[in-house]
Amino acid sequence: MNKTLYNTLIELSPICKKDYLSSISVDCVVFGFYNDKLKVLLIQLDGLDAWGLPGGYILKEEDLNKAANRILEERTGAKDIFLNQFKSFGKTNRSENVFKDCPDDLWHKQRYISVAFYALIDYHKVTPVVDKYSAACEWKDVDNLPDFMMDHQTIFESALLQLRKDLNYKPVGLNLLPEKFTMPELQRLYEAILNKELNRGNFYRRMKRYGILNKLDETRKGGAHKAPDLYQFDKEAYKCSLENGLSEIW
Amino acid sequence: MNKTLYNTLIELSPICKKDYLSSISVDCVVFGFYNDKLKVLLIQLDGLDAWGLPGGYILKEEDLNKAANRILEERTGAKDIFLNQFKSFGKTNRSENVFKDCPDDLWHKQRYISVAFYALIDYHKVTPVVDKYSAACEWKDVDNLPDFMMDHQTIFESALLQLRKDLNYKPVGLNLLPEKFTMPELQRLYEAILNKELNRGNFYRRMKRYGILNKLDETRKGGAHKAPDLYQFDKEAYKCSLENGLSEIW
DNA sequence: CCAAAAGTGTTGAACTTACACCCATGA
DNA sequence: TCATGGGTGTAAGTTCAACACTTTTGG
Repeated sequence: MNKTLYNTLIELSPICKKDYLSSISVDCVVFGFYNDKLKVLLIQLDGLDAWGLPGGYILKEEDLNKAANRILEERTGAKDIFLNQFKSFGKTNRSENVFKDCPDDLWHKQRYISVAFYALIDYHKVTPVVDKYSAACEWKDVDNLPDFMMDHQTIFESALLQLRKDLNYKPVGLNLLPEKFTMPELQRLYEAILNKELNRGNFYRRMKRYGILNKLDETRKGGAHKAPDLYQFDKEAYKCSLENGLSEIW
Repeated sequence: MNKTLYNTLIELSPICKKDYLSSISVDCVVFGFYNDKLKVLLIQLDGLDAWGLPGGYILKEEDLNKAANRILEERTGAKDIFLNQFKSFGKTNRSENVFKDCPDDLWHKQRYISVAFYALIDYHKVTPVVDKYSAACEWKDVDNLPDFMMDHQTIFESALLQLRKDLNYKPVGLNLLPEKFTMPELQRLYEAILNKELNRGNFYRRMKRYGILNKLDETRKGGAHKAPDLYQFDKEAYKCSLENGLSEIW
């Protein structure tokens, strides 16, 4: 840890102690989609090599979900992000050595239970914000990730697994794709999330069966080949299938 | 609130403050199965009408999962319970008026973020324990529940929904049924969880296809009709399907 | 016209659903 | 023996994976 971060921590510690709930934090795994790649928004603390998930603390009079939204808005500039709380992490040793050189009464050095959210957000609507603690805030490819600090690798992997599981019964795409998109683009999003190739014909049929897509009278011109049809999500049907699920067995 | 509970709270407050993490609690939705009914273990605080979920706090040097296990063991006498952390609850107003007559610095009156677990446990292995705070600890039918305190109704419903969702890709039964059981018994467990009737033949085939059952050379004698075959779970296959899931779409 | 990608059709296997049928048992 | 519940069979419809075929586009 370098001196800048150390001084920032010492300076902010009493303020945090006053404003925030102790022992509890929020971490966000922010997914985006760009250039056929699934991305995740990571930050780098000043003077540390390892990267971490954007996170923060909960104000003493603030709802948990509100806190997650606020933290993400501060970090991305985007409002009303799709957020899904998926698990809390509370091993005693999870923060390990990051603050080992700091005084024991430093706010940030205490033990935290972290409530983790994953977020789906349009890559183009995000302006990564570098805050007081951090030296960088960048999108990273999920298949080419840097070293993580603390247990953030575990949290990230848990988020990706949860997202993949959610694909089984929730629609995904409204928050990750632009307004208009083609079937092949949607398919590549699914392939990026699942990290495996899907059969084109079967994917088309399944998506159509879900009934959440409106085919537009336009095609995506400009490619070197046949112009694919453009689609939009049917907002109502999408919302309905988000709430009621796409395929239950029982 | 009656005087007994009030005095207990005042007495325990400083001890809690010393031993536990502040602002964070654990609540458990404990499911059991008895007499073809899905049950949930509830407690009643001394002098209150409404019922609540068994819960507790996290020791300052205790892992989150350990805490949940400890809390349940204290309450049920059972060890190594199947626990599934499914969500955390953190609305600012969630504890509402329960402690409104108590001093503001009472440990129990502070605002909590509660990490909720659901537990599946053999009804016969539980001995409900009434602790210092509570007047009662009893199994209740999930289709005939009393009034809940705080947001525990929400937490309970969320747990049941999660359990139903988990039925889609996890086996259930090892923790809720006795060692040996019949197909109709297993089916009635599923029906109790889902609160809907299932087709017998199709249920049989699905369970067999999962490959987690061993058919025994015994039948359940004593009923008024044809003696049904007895089954056991194949522990290895069960564990494997718990980890890898039973049916993924993609 | 050609290559390549988009869109659609086909086919057999697997699974679901909804029944029907037979079997075993105690009353 | 008979009512009842347990176990299995079957036929129609649906979904699936895999693959082939047709269409559309820019070069």
